[in-house]
Amino acid sequence: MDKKASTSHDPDIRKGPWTIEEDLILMNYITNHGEGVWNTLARSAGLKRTGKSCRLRWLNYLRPDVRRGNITPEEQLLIIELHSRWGNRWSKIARQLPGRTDNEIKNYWRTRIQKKIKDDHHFDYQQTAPAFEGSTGDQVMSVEDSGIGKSSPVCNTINNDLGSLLVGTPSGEPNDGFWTLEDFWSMQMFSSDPIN
DNA sequence: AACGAGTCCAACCGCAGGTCT
DNA sequence: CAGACCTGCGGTTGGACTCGT
Repeated sequence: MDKKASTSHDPDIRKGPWTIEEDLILMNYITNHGEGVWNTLARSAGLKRTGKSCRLRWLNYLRPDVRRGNITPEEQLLIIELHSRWGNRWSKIARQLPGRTDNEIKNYWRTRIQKKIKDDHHFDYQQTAPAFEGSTGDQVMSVEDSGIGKSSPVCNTINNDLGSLLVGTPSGEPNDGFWTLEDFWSMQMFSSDPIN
């Protein structure tokens, strides 16, 4: 149903990583005009990007309230809990975690938690909750159905492992030496129109 | 020091559903 | 009502980075 929407083969449309210049143009445009129809916004801002790409960049990276990295133990538990309840409804889960994006949670789940579960699977998982692996297949299982999130062996395993998962990822760690979006947004505080 | 394997994340793609004309 | 267009979602992937040998 994208029909001919934003997925264009137009050679004028840029793809791939965003440059700082593009980020600044997009941020500045939205700061001054607000969000709107993304395709129009992309054109009006003079960006050679699809509206879709602009939206994604804004929501996942540029938005001032977006929090990046350092998933806290509380957030981690919440993700596990909500995933056990809702399955791969990443955007729904993300809404329960202020400042987190669905993309970040999805990545986090796939790279950390899912791997951890898989590892555990080799030992005691199979006997305790064989159905849990269906989570990747959108098998939405309620907490009550699965027993996860209360005192199930699976949840205990996960909870016990949280300590080891979290070792080396202390929360609240500063972004050492990197230019961050907070810097940009604090700059915006002092200058209402830094570009134009 | 070099290189291959593994990990992580930003960004893309295709699809579904909603809204507008 | 039908078709065009837009947004949002979930899955996937390319490539940068890290780590082990």
